[in-house]
Amino acid sequence: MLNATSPARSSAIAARTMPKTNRIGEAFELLQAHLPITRHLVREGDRVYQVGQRMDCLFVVFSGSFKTVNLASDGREQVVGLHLKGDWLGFDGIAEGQHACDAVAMDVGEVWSVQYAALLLSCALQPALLSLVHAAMSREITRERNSMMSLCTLPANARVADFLHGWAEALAERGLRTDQITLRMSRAEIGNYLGMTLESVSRAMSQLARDNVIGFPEKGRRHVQIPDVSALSRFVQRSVSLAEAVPTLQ
Amino acid sequence: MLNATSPARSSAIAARTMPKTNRIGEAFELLQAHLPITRHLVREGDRVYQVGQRMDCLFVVFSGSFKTVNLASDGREQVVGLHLKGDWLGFDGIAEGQHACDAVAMDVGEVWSVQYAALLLSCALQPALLSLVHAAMSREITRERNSMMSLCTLPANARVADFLHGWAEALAERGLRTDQITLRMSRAEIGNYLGMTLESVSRAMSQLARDNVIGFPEKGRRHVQIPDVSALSRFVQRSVSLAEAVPTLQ
DNA sequence: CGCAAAGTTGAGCGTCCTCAAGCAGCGTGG
DNA sequence: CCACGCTGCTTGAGGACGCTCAACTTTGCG
Repeated sequence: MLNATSPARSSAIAARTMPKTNRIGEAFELLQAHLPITRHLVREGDRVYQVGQRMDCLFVVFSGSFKTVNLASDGREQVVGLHLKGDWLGFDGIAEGQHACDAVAMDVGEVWSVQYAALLLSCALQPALLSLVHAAMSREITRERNSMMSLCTLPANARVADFLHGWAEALAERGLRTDQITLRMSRAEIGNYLGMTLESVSRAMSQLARDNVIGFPEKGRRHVQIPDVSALSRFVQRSVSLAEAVPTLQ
Repeated sequence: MLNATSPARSSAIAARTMPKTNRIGEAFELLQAHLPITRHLVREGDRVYQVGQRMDCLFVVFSGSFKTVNLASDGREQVVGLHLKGDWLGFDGIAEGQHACDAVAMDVGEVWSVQYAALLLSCALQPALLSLVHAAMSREITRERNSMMSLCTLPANARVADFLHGWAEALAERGLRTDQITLRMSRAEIGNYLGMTLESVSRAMSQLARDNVIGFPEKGRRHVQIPDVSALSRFVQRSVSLAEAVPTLQ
């Protein structure tokens, strides 16, 4: 009954099987229908929240791109996540009641904030809302695991290829074009995220360009042309089988 | 009112400030009080669930230790998480409705399974239960981020030290002794988890033993003596500042 | 007791990091 | 308008850390 009258009629099951672009759109409708949300415009460098800050709100990316940055007590700093439209920010703060990382805008954009307390109350009344939040957390966990896997099993060149592939896929899920993407991160940030130096990132991208897996159409080296996204997967694939080829020859 | 009569009276706030050992104990009471749970005994190598399998249940570790293993389509395999008493298994499966990794027992132990559908219903009625689940997911996200950070910013020796430190801390949180721990993983598994070879793990542990940060009291090299857990942190610390020392001299 | 599996250790090598130099894009100011 | 400096990117040379391969030792189990 509640489902039938709500603007987003999708149950958890339906959400699973429908195109992801729709899923994200309906998520915003669902939020707007059942919660008091506040919209915040941000510019590059703006901090959505900082480590140690009290976790009162969760945030949902409406537009733009964001990074989450972990800070160790010894000063080590690491980009641990990238977030686009539909992604949530702040889950890390739930357990301890305060944020465990910084969330920083990499671009102009908009985030919606929702009071966590209010969200919990609404979730109790709105199963679809609860499913939405759980799915977002679940996706976050899965994505981080895939990042770990990339870090642990791929050589530097393939890691960059996998990164670009992931970014293109994320854009595709949101109905954006993937043949021509603009990186909002410097080589140093990409390297930090991928566990390598900025020089290695640069060399990897030069290599990918030499192999015609990507291209640099304009002057700015942050504009990357990806004629065929699957070519990036194949590049990763090749690196893996190449590494395994030597042992099997023995 | 409901809270007052439930066996676990802890609100989310209270759970945050109380000792973690209690927190875990009360979590099981809360589960048992409000949900139909099934207890499963497992032995080493038993699979709690497998990738691709339908996600009907979530699982909570009651005893023993478990690993989650990611499988890529190209055959790459990677241990992406370790789980002890109180940890949940299966969050990765919520978004897509099917499990995204394998969960494998590394030891004799016990897991409790709960129907995810039933859990959702109970969460709507029991705020404390909802908080419990969210806190567990949040902790999972935070832990994985810390793993990523370790992978990206630490050299091999320090990564092993950090791994042992994390394991000891996890035991301490559960009220277990940390001066004498038994690794339930082979060097190869540890290496896979930490993104290095089994030889490098072996060398790192030998190095730690040479520095008297750990010891091997018995014959079996899986029994590790940790006279002072903070010495492991200090070893990590030293590796970080050592790496930074050279650049600052320039 | 003997075999298989796991762990240790060493030597050589490759990938990636460090350091350095040069280049490209871009805003500022003479 | 272009010189100027600044920041970010690229490329190269050399070196170090960790991987590969191999031999050996230890442990656990039938």
